[in-house]
Amino acid sequence: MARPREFDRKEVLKKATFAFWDKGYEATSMDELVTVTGLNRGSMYNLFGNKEGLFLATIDNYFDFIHETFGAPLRKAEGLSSIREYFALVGGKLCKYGRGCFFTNSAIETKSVPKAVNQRVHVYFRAQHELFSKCLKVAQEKGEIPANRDIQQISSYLVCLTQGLTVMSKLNKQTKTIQDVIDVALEQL
Amino acid sequence: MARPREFDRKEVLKKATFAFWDKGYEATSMDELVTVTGLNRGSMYNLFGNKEGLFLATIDNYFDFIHETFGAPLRKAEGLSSIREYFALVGGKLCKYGRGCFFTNSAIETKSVPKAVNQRVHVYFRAQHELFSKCLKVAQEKGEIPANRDIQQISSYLVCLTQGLTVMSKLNKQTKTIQDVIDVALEQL
DNA sequence: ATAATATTAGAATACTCATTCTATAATAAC
DNA sequence: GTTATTATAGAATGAGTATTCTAATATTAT
Repeated sequence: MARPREFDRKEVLKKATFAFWDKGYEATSMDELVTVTGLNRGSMYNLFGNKEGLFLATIDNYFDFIHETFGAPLRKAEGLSSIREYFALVGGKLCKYGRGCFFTNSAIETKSVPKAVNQRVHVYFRAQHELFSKCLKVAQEKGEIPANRDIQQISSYLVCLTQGLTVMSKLNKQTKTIQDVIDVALEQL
Repeated sequence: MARPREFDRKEVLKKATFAFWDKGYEATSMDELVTVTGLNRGSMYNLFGNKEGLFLATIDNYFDFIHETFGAPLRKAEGLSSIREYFALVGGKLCKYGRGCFFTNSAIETKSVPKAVNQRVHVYFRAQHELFSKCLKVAQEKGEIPANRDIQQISSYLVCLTQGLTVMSKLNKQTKTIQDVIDVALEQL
């Protein structure tokens, strides 16, 4: 039998995710990733194949993180309160970490990023749209929003709002500004 | 006397701007820039110093373009109609070109981009905020929006909306979606 | 202990990058 | 035409890149 691993895949992935999230695909070198993960170069290539494979793994890792953390309130689908809860959560985390959203960053870097990444980014944004729709449908049933409003349209609007917030959080670190925007944006629902 | 230049600085800059706008600072190589501009490598370095200098020049060039094209309706400051006109223009151009906004892209790439660029990005977003404020003030005087509404807050919201739209336009090429979002977003004003 | 396998540290490779250099060609005032 | 200046084409440089390779070390079932 063989010598067991000295590292935890989850931990390695977490560190690599932060690196890519921060600087993007192109600007993050393998040397850097080897350093921040503390992992051996050989083990790195054994585990993930190459830089593209590692990036994909971090994207998947990030998806799971988003799903758990931010998906939770939306999956409850209790109407407008779920949406408000979601944005309170997003606003808080964005200000706290100041890294923006890894998916948004990758959407902007779309031309340099591995092709498979673009697909996942699309899947993510469609999933988010779907979650918003479900919440809005419940809100409509509850009479929280008028029956004649177009749910698909509002969902797109909320997706746009999320993107806008992630970009803003990279520019303006003030919690108040982010909170202001969320307040105005959700006023009309 | 010396041999005159065979190229037009404005034209060169325009081509380089599109290249950087498309792929970002890090992922665009000087070889590529030499090819797309058609300019000689030596002349390139003569004119702009280095890659950073060239990037800065394209950012300035882009600023002028934005100022002329999109600033126009906002500078009229005729109230809500100016803001509506602005977003109609932005929505149209975003869908047409599918490149997003060079400033937004650079804001996301903030860690790899030359330092001076970040300053300019900030200046741009502050200027945009200011233009929105002026329009909203006029709108308030005209009675188009309630007197008790916080103009700074709404301006931040509109900046956020613009950012969100530029990200969305890179993902969803459908004109209808962008138009839908604008409609919902401006409904409440 | 030995054999089989995995991990490790880091050298080696091949390539791309930004930048500089060199030699040649073009221009225009004299 | 000569001279001074600049543009041009592309080779040369040196650093950085992703990836592979090598040799040594560690682990565990036998």
